[in-house]
Amino acid sequence: MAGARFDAVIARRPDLRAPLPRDFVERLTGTTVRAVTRRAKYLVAELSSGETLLMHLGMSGWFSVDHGEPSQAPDPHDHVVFEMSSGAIVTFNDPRRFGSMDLVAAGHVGDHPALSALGPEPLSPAFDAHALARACKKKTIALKVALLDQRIVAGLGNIYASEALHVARLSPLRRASTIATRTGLPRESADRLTAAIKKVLNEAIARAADTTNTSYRGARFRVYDREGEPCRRPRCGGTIKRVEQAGRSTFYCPRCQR
DNA sequence: ATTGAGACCTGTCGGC
DNA sequence: TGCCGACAGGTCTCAA
Repeated sequence: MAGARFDAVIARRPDLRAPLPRDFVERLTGTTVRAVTRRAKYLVAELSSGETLLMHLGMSGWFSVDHGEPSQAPDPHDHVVFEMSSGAIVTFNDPRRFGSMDLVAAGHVGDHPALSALGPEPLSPAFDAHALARACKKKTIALKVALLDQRIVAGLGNIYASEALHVARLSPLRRASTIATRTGLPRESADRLTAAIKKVLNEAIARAADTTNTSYRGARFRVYDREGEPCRRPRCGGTIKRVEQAGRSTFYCPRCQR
């Protein structure tokens, strides 16, 4: 999409998680995409009109890209179609409709409610043990629940929260504040957790870049979705357990994660 | 202010 | 084979 113009925009089904913004089609058509970036789990397309297109895939959303003609007949879950001047036809498909799209006026992207309270990007230098410890210092919630709080660290999801805690050998059940001293300085556990988050995300990105393995289900997770199976940590011998926290599944090894 | 519970919507899978 | 409940990768709102 970067560098291409919206020749046509088709909003087949405007009732996504939030309704598409007013005049969605008119505001996009004819404008050019300057650049596509990302913030947390939001895709951010900067437009020549000055506006910014914010997109979220929710749980089940994805984009397909066809050139010339769509390869398939329209699916009932093809909600938005972008016909670009490059010839690319970009289709947003989302069965559950937890995804969203919004348009933000120039200079107000940072004020958007979805972005304004986000914490640091986990792969940025700003996200270090000091930042994590400070953010968790007064938190009575479980450590895993804190990792899913996008104000503490932006963009970590349910799978990689569990994965990072396993790498860091930390129990998802401990209180978040236990990785910081009373004064909010990082304990060794905060160092391990920060490094583990960066590690699992970098690995996942490298895997996703491998087009021979596009499905997350094809991934070989350390703990996620492995209830009852043996811990992969060498010589641990533990068995992966599943618990529910804040309505989400958490997987961990009670033997090596403390 | 922080926390937990429930809501949003549809598809898939396992058990009976 | 068919039905039914449980569960799914993420926010967002509401009430305590």
